Amino acid sequence: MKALPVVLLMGPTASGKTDLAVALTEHLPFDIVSVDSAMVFRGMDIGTAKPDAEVLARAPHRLIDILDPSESYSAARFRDDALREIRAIHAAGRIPLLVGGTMMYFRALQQGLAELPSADPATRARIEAQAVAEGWEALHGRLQAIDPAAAARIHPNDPQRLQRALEVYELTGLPLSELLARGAEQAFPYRAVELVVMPAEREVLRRRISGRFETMLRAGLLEEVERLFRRGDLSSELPSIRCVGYRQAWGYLAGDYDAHTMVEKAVSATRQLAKRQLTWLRQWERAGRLDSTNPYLLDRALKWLAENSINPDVV
RNA sequence: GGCCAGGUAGCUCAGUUGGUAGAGCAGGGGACUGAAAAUCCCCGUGUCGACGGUUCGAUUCCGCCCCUGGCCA
Repeated sequence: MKALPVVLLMGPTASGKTDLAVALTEHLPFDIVSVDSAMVFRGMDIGTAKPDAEVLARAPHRLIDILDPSESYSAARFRDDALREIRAIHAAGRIPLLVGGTMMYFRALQQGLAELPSADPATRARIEAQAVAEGWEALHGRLQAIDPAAAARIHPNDPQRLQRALEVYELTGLPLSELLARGAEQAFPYRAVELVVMPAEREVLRRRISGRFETMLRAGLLEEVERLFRRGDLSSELPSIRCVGYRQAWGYLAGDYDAHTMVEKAVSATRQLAKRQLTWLRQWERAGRLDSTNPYLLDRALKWLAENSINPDVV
Protein backbone atom coordinates (compact mmCIF):
# COMPACT_ATOMS: atom_id res chain seq x y z
CA MET A 1 0.00 0.00 0.00
CA LYS A 2 1.17 3.45 -0.91
CA ALA A 3 2.14 5.82 1.88
CA LEU A 4 -0.45 8.40 2.79
CA PRO A 5 0.25 11.93 1.56
CA VAL A 6 1.14 14.92 3.68
CA VAL A 7 1.44 18.30 2.00
CA LEU A 8 4.00 20.70 3.42
CA LEU A 9 3.70 24.38 2.60
CA MET A 10 6.68 26.42 3.71
CA GLY A 11 8.05 29.88 3.13
CA PRO A 12 9.43 32.95 4.87
CA THR A 13 7.37 35.26 6.99
CA ALA A 14 5.03 37.63 5.13
CA SER A 15 5.18 35.54 1.96
CA GLY A 16 1.48 34.72 1.90
CA LYS A 17 1.57 31.11 3.09
CA THR A 18 -1.61 31.35 5.12
CA ASP A 19 -3.62 32.86 2.30
CA LEU A 20 -2.49 30.17 -0.08
CA ALA A 21 -3.21 27.43 2.45
CA VAL A 22 -6.72 28.69 3.09
CA ALA A 23 -7.34 28.92 -0.65
CA LEU A 24 -6.13 25.36 -1.11
CA THR A 25 -8.61 24.05 1.46
CA GLU A 26 -11.37 25.28 -0.80
CA HIS A 27 -10.25 22.96 -3.58
CA LEU A 28 -9.10 19.83 -1.84
CA PRO A 29 -10.04 18.10 1.43
CA PHE A 30 -7.19 19.59 3.40
CA ASP A 31 -7.00 20.08 7.15
CA ILE A 32 -4.40 22.61 8.20
CA VAL A 33 -1.70 22.03 10.82
CA SER A 34 0.30 25.10 11.77
CA VAL A 35 4.09 24.78 11.81
CA ASP A 36 4.84 27.92 13.74
CA SER A 37 6.68 28.39 17.00
CA ALA A 38 4.94 31.69 17.76
CA MET A 39 1.33 30.96 16.85
CA VAL A 40 1.26 28.28 19.54
CA PHE A 41 0.83 31.03 22.13
CA ARG A 42 -2.61 32.16 23.24
CA GLY A 43 -3.15 35.91 23.34
CA MET A 44 -0.46 36.49 20.73
CA ASP A 45 -2.57 37.01 17.64
CA ILE A 46 -1.80 40.27 15.89
CA GLY A 47 1.98 40.08 16.10
CA THR A 48 2.15 36.47 14.95
CA ALA A 49 -0.13 37.24 11.98
CA LYS A 50 -2.47 34.51 13.13
CA PRO A 51 -5.48 34.10 10.86
CA ASP A 52 -8.51 35.88 12.31
CA ALA A 53 -11.58 34.17 13.76
CA GLU A 54 -13.49 34.34 10.51
CA VAL A 55 -10.73 32.60 8.55
CA LEU A 56 -10.18 30.05 11.31
CA ALA A 57 -13.87 29.20 11.25
CA ARG A 58 -13.58 28.41 7.56
CA ALA A 59 -10.18 26.76 7.72
CA PRO A 60 -9.37 25.55 11.23
CA HIS A 61 -5.68 25.46 12.13
CA ARG A 62 -4.35 22.83 14.48
CA LEU A 63 -1.46 23.55 16.87
CA ILE A 64 -2.23 27.22 17.35
CA ASP A 65 -3.27 28.62 20.75
CA ILE A 66 -2.07 25.55 22.60
CA LEU A 67 0.25 27.26 25.12
CA ASP A 68 0.20 30.12 27.57
CA PRO A 69 2.99 32.66 26.89
CA SER A 70 4.58 31.70 30.18
CA GLU A 71 5.24 28.20 28.84
CA SER A 72 7.75 27.02 26.30
CA TYR A 73 7.45 24.68 23.38
CA SER A 74 10.04 22.67 21.52
CA ALA A 75 10.78 21.01 18.23
CA ALA A 76 10.36 17.63 19.90
CA ARG A 77 6.92 18.47 21.25
CA PHE A 78 5.97 19.83 17.88
CA ARG A 79 6.98 16.60 16.23
CA ASP A 80 4.85 14.52 18.58
CA ASP A 81 1.92 16.89 18.28
CA ALA A 82 2.13 17.10 14.52
CA LEU A 83 2.36 13.33 14.04
CA ARG A 84 -0.70 12.92 16.24
CA GLU A 85 -2.65 15.51 14.23
CA ILE A 86 -1.57 13.93 10.96
CA ARG A 87 -2.88 10.55 12.10
CA ALA A 88 -6.16 12.09 13.17
CA ILE A 89 -6.61 13.87 9.86
CA HIS A 90 -5.88 10.75 7.85
CA ALA A 91 -8.26 8.79 10.06
CA ALA A 92 -10.96 11.28 9.14
CA GLY A 93 -10.25 10.59 5.48
CA ARG A 94 -8.68 13.96 4.81
CA ILE A 95 -5.25 15.27 3.80
CA PRO A 96 -2.96 17.07 6.26
CA LEU A 97 -1.68 20.42 5.00
CA LEU A 98 1.21 21.57 7.17
CA VAL A 99 1.78 25.29 6.84
CA GLY A 100 4.38 27.48 8.44
CA GLY A 101 7.74 29.13 8.62
CA THR A 102 9.46 27.40 11.51
CA MET A 103 11.94 25.50 9.44
CA MET A 104 13.47 23.55 12.26
CA TYR A 105 10.05 22.09 13.01
CA PHE A 106 9.73 20.88 9.43
CA ARG A 107 13.18 19.38 9.75
CA ALA A 108 12.40 17.69 13.06
CA LEU A 109 9.17 16.32 11.65
CA GLN A 110 10.63 14.89 8.48
CA GLN A 111 14.10 13.82 9.59
CA GLY A 112 13.27 12.98 13.17
CA LEU A 113 15.26 13.83 16.27
CA ALA A 114 17.82 11.86 18.19
CA GLU A 115 16.83 10.51 21.58
CA LEU A 116 17.85 13.29 23.90
CA PRO A 117 16.63 14.42 27.30
CA SER A 118 14.25 17.34 27.24
CA ALA A 119 15.13 20.68 28.76
CA ASP A 120 15.64 20.68 32.50
CA PRO A 121 15.18 24.10 34.15
CA ALA A 122 17.20 23.22 37.26
CA THR A 123 20.18 22.03 35.23
CA ARG A 124 19.99 25.06 32.98
CA ALA A 125 19.89 27.38 35.97
CA ARG A 126 22.97 25.71 37.38
CA ILE A 127 24.88 26.06 34.11
CA GLU A 128 23.71 29.64 33.79
CA ALA A 129 25.07 30.41 37.26
CA GLN A 130 28.40 28.88 36.35
CA ALA A 131 28.50 30.99 33.21
CA VAL A 132 27.94 34.13 35.24
CA ALA A 133 30.71 33.14 37.64
CA GLU A 134 33.30 31.82 35.19
CA GLY A 135 32.21 33.05 31.79
CA TRP A 136 31.04 31.03 28.80
CA GLU A 137 34.60 30.73 27.60
CA ALA A 138 35.37 28.55 30.62
CA LEU A 139 32.29 26.41 30.01
CA HIS A 140 33.37 25.94 26.43
CA GLY A 141 36.67 24.68 27.81
CA ARG A 142 34.80 22.20 29.97
CA LEU A 143 32.81 20.96 26.99
CA GLN A 144 36.10 20.56 25.14
CA ALA A 145 37.11 18.02 27.79
CA ILE A 146 33.90 15.98 27.82
CA ASP A 147 32.84 16.29 24.18
CA PRO A 148 35.55 17.58 21.83
CA ALA A 149 33.41 17.06 18.76
CA ALA A 150 30.63 19.26 20.12
CA ALA A 151 33.12 21.85 21.34
CA ALA A 152 34.61 22.06 17.87
CA ARG A 153 31.19 22.58 16.35
CA ILE A 154 29.77 25.00 18.90
CA HIS A 155 31.23 28.48 18.98
CA PRO A 156 32.32 29.79 22.43
CA ASN A 157 30.01 32.77 21.90
CA ASP A 158 26.93 30.59 21.43
CA PRO A 159 25.57 30.27 24.98
CA GLN A 160 22.37 28.56 23.95
CA ARG A 161 24.03 25.59 22.28
CA LEU A 162 26.83 25.46 24.83
CA GLN A 163 24.30 25.26 27.61
CA ARG A 164 22.37 22.54 25.82
CA ALA A 165 25.46 20.38 25.21
CA LEU A 166 26.46 20.65 28.86
CA GLU A 167 22.90 20.01 29.98
CA VAL A 168 22.68 16.81 27.96
CA TYR A 169 25.93 15.60 29.48
CA GLU A 170 24.84 16.39 33.02
CA LEU A 171 21.52 14.65 32.51
CA THR A 172 22.79 11.50 30.77
CA GLY A 173 26.49 11.29 31.49
CA LEU A 174 26.99 10.95 27.76
CA PRO A 175 28.38 13.44 25.26
CA LEU A 176 25.81 15.09 23.05
CA SER A 177 27.83 14.13 19.97
CA GLU A 178 27.55 10.47 20.82
CA LEU A 179 23.80 10.62 21.30
CA LEU A 180 23.40 12.49 18.04
CA ALA A 181 25.58 9.95 16.27
CA ARG A 182 23.14 7.21 17.23
CA GLY A 183 20.83 8.77 14.73
CA ALA A 184 17.27 9.92 14.62
CA GLU A 185 14.21 7.92 15.45
CA GLN A 186 11.95 6.43 12.81
CA ALA A 187 11.62 8.34 9.57
CA PHE A 188 8.59 10.24 8.39
CA PRO A 189 6.20 7.47 7.34
CA TYR A 190 4.31 9.55 4.80
CA ARG A 191 4.62 10.71 1.25
CA ALA A 192 5.68 14.34 1.61
CA VAL A 193 4.68 16.78 -1.08
CA GLU A 194 6.58 20.01 -0.58
CA LEU A 195 5.37 23.40 -1.70
CA VAL A 196 7.66 26.35 -1.21
CA VAL A 197 6.59 29.95 -1.34
CA MET A 198 9.68 31.84 -2.36
CA PRO A 199 9.49 35.56 -3.00
CA ALA A 200 10.76 36.39 -6.47
CA GLU A 201 12.62 39.38 -5.14
CA ARG A 202 13.87 40.17 -1.71
CA GLU A 203 12.84 43.78 -2.14
CA VAL A 204 9.20 42.76 -2.50
CA LEU A 205 9.37 40.80 0.72
CA ARG A 206 11.11 43.70 2.47
CA ARG A 207 8.31 46.05 1.52
CA ARG A 208 5.65 43.57 2.55
CA ILE A 209 7.32 43.17 5.91
CA SER A 210 7.42 46.88 6.75
CA GLY A 211 3.91 47.38 5.44
CA ARG A 212 2.61 44.50 7.46
CA PHE A 213 4.15 45.77 10.67
CA GLU A 214 2.40 49.12 10.24
CA THR A 215 -0.83 47.21 9.73
CA MET A 216 -0.21 45.24 12.90
CA LEU A 217 0.29 48.45 14.87
CA ARG A 218 -2.94 49.87 13.53
CA ALA A 219 -4.68 46.63 14.41
CA GLY A 220 -3.64 47.09 18.05
CA LEU A 221 -0.35 45.23 18.43
CA LEU A 222 0.80 47.55 21.20
CA GLU A 223 -2.38 46.93 23.18
CA GLU A 224 -1.91 43.21 22.74
CA VAL A 225 1.65 43.33 24.04
CA GLU A 226 0.64 45.68 26.84
CA ARG A 227 -1.83 43.08 28.08
CA LEU A 228 1.03 40.59 28.33
CA PHE A 229 3.30 43.24 29.86
CA ARG A 230 0.78 44.06 32.58
CA ARG A 231 0.33 40.45 33.66
CA GLY A 232 3.50 40.76 35.66
CA ASP A 233 4.51 37.11 35.41
CA LEU A 234 6.12 37.33 31.97
CA SER A 235 9.61 38.50 31.12
CA SER A 236 11.71 39.36 28.12
CA GLU A 237 13.66 36.13 28.67
CA LEU A 238 10.73 33.92 27.71
CA PRO A 239 10.54 32.37 24.25
CA SER A 240 7.13 33.97 23.75
CA ILE A 241 8.32 37.49 24.52
CA ARG A 242 11.43 36.99 22.41
CA CYS A 243 9.25 36.58 19.34
CA VAL A 244 9.74 39.15 16.61
CA GLY A 245 7.62 42.22 17.24
CA TYR A 246 6.80 41.26 20.81
CA ARG A 247 10.38 41.65 21.92
CA GLN A 248 10.64 45.15 20.45
CA ALA A 249 7.21 46.27 21.65
CA TRP A 250 8.16 44.97 25.09
CA GLY A 251 11.35 47.04 25.05
CA TYR A 252 9.36 50.10 24.09
CA LEU A 253 6.83 49.54 26.89
CA ALA A 254 9.71 49.04 29.32
CA GLY A 255 11.06 52.43 28.25
CA ASP A 256 14.23 51.16 26.57
CA TYR A 257 13.65 53.22 23.43
CA ASP A 258 11.06 55.36 21.66
CA ALA A 259 8.28 54.31 19.33
CA HIS A 260 10.17 55.14 16.16
CA THR A 261 13.12 53.02 17.23
CA MET A 262 10.77 50.21 18.17
CA VAL A 263 9.28 50.15 14.68
CA GLU A 264 12.71 50.24 13.10
CA LYS A 265 13.97 47.39 15.26
CA ALA A 266 10.88 45.27 14.73
CA VAL A 267 10.98 45.62 10.96
CA SER A 268 14.69 44.77 10.87
CA ALA A 269 14.18 41.78 13.12
CA THR A 270 11.45 40.51 10.81
CA ARG A 271 13.68 40.89 7.76
CA GLN A 272 16.45 39.06 9.55
CA LEU A 273 14.02 36.29 10.40
CA ALA A 274 13.00 36.03 6.74
CA LYS A 275 16.67 35.84 5.78
CA ARG A 276 17.26 32.91 8.15
CA GLN A 277 14.18 31.15 6.84
CA LEU A 278 15.45 31.58 3.30
CA THR A 279 18.81 30.14 4.35
CA TRP A 280 17.06 26.90 5.35
CA LEU A 281 15.11 26.83 2.13
CA ARG A 282 18.16 27.48 -0.04
CA GLN A 283 20.08 24.81 1.81
CA TRP A 284 17.35 22.27 1.15
CA GLU A 285 17.12 23.41 -2.43
CA ARG A 286 20.85 22.90 -2.96
CA ALA A 287 20.65 19.49 -1.35
CA GLY A 288 17.96 18.58 -3.86
CA ARG A 289 15.55 17.94 -1.04
CA LEU A 290 13.09 20.44 -2.42
CA ASP A 291 11.22 20.84 -5.65
CA SER A 292 12.34 24.22 -6.77
CA THR A 293 9.03 25.21 -8.28
CA ASN A 294 7.49 28.25 -6.79
CA PRO A 295 3.84 27.38 -6.38
CA TYR A 296 2.82 30.78 -5.12
CA LEU A 297 -0.12 31.10 -7.45
CA LEU A 298 -3.08 29.03 -6.47
CA ASP A 299 -3.59 27.39 -9.87
CA ARG A 300 0.08 26.55 -10.03
CA ALA A 301 -0.08 24.98 -6.60
CA LEU A 302 -3.14 22.97 -7.54
CA LYS A 303 -1.50 21.81 -10.74
CA TRP A 304 1.54 20.79 -8.79
CA LEU A 305 -0.57 18.82 -6.38
CA ALA A 306 -2.40 17.13 -9.24
CA GLU A 307 0.92 16.10 -10.76
CA ASN A 308 1.77 14.53 -7.45
CA SER A 309 -1.56 12.76 -7.53
CA ILE A 310 -2.95 14.53 -4.57
CA ASN A 311 -6.69 14.38 -4.99
CA PRO A 312 -9.64 13.19 -2.95
CA ASP A 313 -9.32 9.64 -4.29
CA VAL A 314 -5.92 9.16 -2.80
CA VAL A 315 -7.09 8.89 0.76
C1' G B 1 26.93 89.65 10.68
C1' G B 2 30.64 87.73 14.86
C1' C B 3 32.35 83.58 17.86
C1' C B 4 32.37 78.28 18.96
C1' A B 5 31.58 73.08 17.67
C1' G B 6 30.86 69.83 13.77
C1' G B 7 30.76 67.98 8.38
C1' U B 8 34.50 60.51 7.67
C1' A B 9 30.50 53.72 5.24
C1' G B 10 23.07 53.69 4.14
C1' C B 11 22.76 55.64 9.84
C1' U B 12 25.40 57.06 14.65
C1' C B 13 30.28 58.02 15.45
C1' A B 14 35.86 56.85 16.37
C1' G B 15 40.59 57.81 14.21
C1' U B 16 44.93 59.30 11.35
C1' U B 17 51.76 63.41 15.97
C1' G B 18 50.92 64.14 7.33
C1' G B 19 52.07 57.87 4.30
C1' U B 20 44.32 57.57 1.34
C1' A B 21 40.78 54.91 7.60
C1' G B 22 37.50 51.44 11.57
C1' A B 23 33.55 50.22 15.28
C1' G B 24 28.30 49.61 16.42
C1' C B 25 23.70 49.48 13.87
C1' A B 26 21.47 48.56 9.09
C1' G B 27 22.40 45.31 4.82
C1' G B 28 24.36 40.51 2.53
C1' G B 29 25.98 35.21 3.01
C1' G B 30 26.17 30.90 6.21
C1' A B 31 25.26 27.51 10.43
C1' C B 32 21.36 25.11 12.94
C1' U B 33 18.71 18.12 17.01
C1' G B 34 13.82 19.59 23.24
C1' A B 35 14.28 28.23 23.36
C1' A B 36 14.46 28.02 16.68
C1' A B 37 10.18 34.44 15.38
C1' A B 38 15.84 31.53 19.27
C1' U B 39 21.21 31.47 19.27
C1' C B 40 25.63 32.10 16.70
C1' C B 41 29.65 32.65 12.66
C1' C B 42 31.69 35.35 8.31
C1' C B 43 31.62 39.86 4.99
C1' G B 44 33.66 47.15 5.71
C1' U B 45 37.07 51.48 -0.74
C1' G B 46 34.27 55.22 1.52
C1' U B 47 35.57 61.97 -4.06
C1' C B 48 37.31 61.34 4.98
C1' G B 49 32.01 68.69 2.67
C1' A B 50 34.10 71.89 -2.05
C1' C B 51 38.18 74.52 -4.05
C1' G B 52 43.07 76.33 -3.61
C1' G B 53 48.02 76.37 -0.95
C1' U B 54 52.34 74.09 1.71
C1' U B 55 54.60 69.13 0.98
C1' C B 56 57.84 63.79 -2.32
C1' G B 57 52.84 62.86 -0.35
C1' A B 58 46.92 66.22 2.57
C1' U B 59 41.24 63.11 4.89
C1' U B 60 45.00 65.08 8.54
C1' C B 61 48.45 71.47 8.41
C1' C B 62 47.11 76.62 6.24
C1' G B 63 43.58 79.80 3.45
C1' C B 64 38.90 80.53 1.48
C1' C B 65 34.00 78.94 0.52
C1' C B 66 29.51 75.94 1.41
C1' C B 67 26.31 73.24 4.88
C1' U B 68 24.46 71.88 10.06
C1' G B 69 23.90 72.93 15.34
C1' G B 70 24.79 76.30 19.56
C1' C B 71 25.94 81.05 21.66
C1' C B 72 26.34 86.44 20.86
C1' A B 73 24.56 90.58 18.09
